[in-house]
Amino acid sequence: MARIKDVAAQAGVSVATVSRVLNDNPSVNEETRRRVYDAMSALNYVPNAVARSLRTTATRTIGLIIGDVLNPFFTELARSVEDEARREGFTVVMGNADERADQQDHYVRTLLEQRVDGLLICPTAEVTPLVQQLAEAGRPVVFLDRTISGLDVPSVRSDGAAAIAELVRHLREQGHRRIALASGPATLSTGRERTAAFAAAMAAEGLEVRPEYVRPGDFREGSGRRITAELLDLPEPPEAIFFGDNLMTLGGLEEIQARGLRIPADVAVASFDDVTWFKHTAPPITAIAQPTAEMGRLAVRLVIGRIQSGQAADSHVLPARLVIRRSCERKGIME
Amino acid sequence: MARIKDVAAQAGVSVATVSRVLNDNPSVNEETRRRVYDAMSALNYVPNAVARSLRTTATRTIGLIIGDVLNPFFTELARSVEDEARREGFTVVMGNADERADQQDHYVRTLLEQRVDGLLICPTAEVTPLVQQLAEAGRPVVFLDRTISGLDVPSVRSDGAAAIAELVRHLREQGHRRIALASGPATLSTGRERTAAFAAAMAAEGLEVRPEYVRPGDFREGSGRRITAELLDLPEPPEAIFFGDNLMTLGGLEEIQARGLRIPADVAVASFDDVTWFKHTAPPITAIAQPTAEMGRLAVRLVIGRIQSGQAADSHVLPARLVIRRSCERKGIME
DNA sequence: GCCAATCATGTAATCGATTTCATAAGCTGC
DNA sequence: GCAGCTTATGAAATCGATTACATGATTGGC
Repeated sequence: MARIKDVAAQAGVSVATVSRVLNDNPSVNEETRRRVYDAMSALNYVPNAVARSLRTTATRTIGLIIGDVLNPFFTELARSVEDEARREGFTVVMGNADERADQQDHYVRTLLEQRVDGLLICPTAEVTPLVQQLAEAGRPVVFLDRTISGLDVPSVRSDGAAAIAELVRHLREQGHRRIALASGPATLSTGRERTAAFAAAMAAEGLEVRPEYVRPGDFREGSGRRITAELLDLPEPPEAIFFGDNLMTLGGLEEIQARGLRIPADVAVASFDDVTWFKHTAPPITAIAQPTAEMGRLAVRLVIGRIQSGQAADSHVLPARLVIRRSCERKGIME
Repeated sequence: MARIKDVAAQAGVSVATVSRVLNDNPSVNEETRRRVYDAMSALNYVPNAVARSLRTTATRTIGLIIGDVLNPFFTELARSVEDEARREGFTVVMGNADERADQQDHYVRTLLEQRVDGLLICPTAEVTPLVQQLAEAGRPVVFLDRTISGLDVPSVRSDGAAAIAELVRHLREQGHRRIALASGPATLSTGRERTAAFAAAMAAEGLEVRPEYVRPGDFREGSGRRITAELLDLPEPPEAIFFGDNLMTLGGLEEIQARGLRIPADVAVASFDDVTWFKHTAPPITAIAQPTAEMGRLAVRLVIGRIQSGQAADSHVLPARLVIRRSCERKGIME
């Protein structure tokens, strides 16, 4: 491929001048600038970002590590991150942790080697030494969706407590008393927060949280299905199941359908995370929607802010909201 | 951040030796190697891939440009591409064309600047000058899911013709005669192929393809909804609608539901692309499943083969298969 | 006891850009 | 007619790695 040197030769100028043209430096004669542009297109010149980054120590790239590419929540998040980054002239390099701490760390390492200017992480595990080291080195990192307590890293996440309270009230109003939670893992902040909010909401509504009704999963389809099976096998199964994320809900639907049970006549279902197709299930599913677009945008602004100013950023918590559909309707009304 | 020079100083050796250790060169004394490793971890040294790539002119990175991140088909594809690339020690940088040729070209350019070793493209438009130039320069490019005719670029895609023939037969057997197609855009190879296969299948079953029943969309939700509305507003609306991809199906469901119609009693529905949630809709949707995992894996093998051997690769076509569910069942049987 | 081979390591050029500093040319004003 | 200024350009150092080549030490064969 053509190098800046070739362009310079072709245009009859020095590499310095070509570089000035590339960087829109005003002190280049119009006629010269034109000659350089001509030379560039004649040679199909594509500037080498690798060389440029080596010299400038900036890559105009931010790394994004998400929990799971197959989870539409993260996909939407990635999309908004990308859009916003692009608007600011940054490229996003995405890594899929697949909910595994080792794979997350693999990507952190790779992205560091590639010298991304900043890092957006949806942290997968409690802490890993690598992430801790990053935080302590004060590098431009922002946590997204999830936090790790004890680390001084700004984060952007959503708060589902109010929506969960509303959901539990809705369930009680619809006549449900025995409500189960297929929660996320206690190792993730989102798992813990949703579980705590659920317990608080149940207490507020004067409902009992039976220990056997609260079961931790891993935010993936398989655990949703397993937990649903366990719950339905209980001597006294719950009347409603609240799932900790959309993939666990998917697993739950699978199991409920396999057993030939009906929603909400036999079990009511609600989900944390709202995804497009919840409108089209039989019946449409009541869910808690997170402001994903807003979260992604904000996170990008924070890292870029840190990259450019070097100053620490604040954490942000955006409210989630309940979307009531028909999967929790009063028992008996559907038949 | 620590550089190789710092590690060398700390370990009391030259940078050449540190570089040898980094690259597992066997001609380094065991004791020296240990000292270098100690120095690296003492300094939290992370090798600079930017500098390395500049010198070696290889980035061990492949670029992937997909049609739309919000489309689960592409998401699954991306996932398998990523997995396979990682297995081969490559990093994937993904760009979202958002079904727009200009945005696709933006990413092609960015990825070229970043000097990716190879490029996997799900081409969005018929041809753009940039893509043509790439192909002619003989760079390691592989088209995925879609092709561009006239360019000598190997591709990996799936062939839905047999599955579409099977689908049309199934529809006829279920008593449907007036079958409509909400197709993809004629600018995409997948759009054209599916439309042609549909026409052929209809002919084979002795069914008439009414011109007003074949309407091109853009593989996105909105066009699926619009086309469905247009079809249902026809004086004689179709008995069944076959959608060109999963997002258009989503839009169609939206419209059908908004009108309070029932599937398949009022309209039967089938989709190209199978996605997880089609099992859970009311009713579950008959769809044509593409071998996404296989496609992604194969495409990665092809580019990497081209990168390493420099030889041209062959194109591959993998068969799609029909998954019959209940959205096309015999008219009247559902009531 | 010396030459050749082997092993371990170092020196310095190099990749392709950016950027500092120097300089040549052309003006202006007195 | 020249000091002083502006404008346009070039020469060369630099970023952090890799690697060809050189070198010094050790060993073994005869």
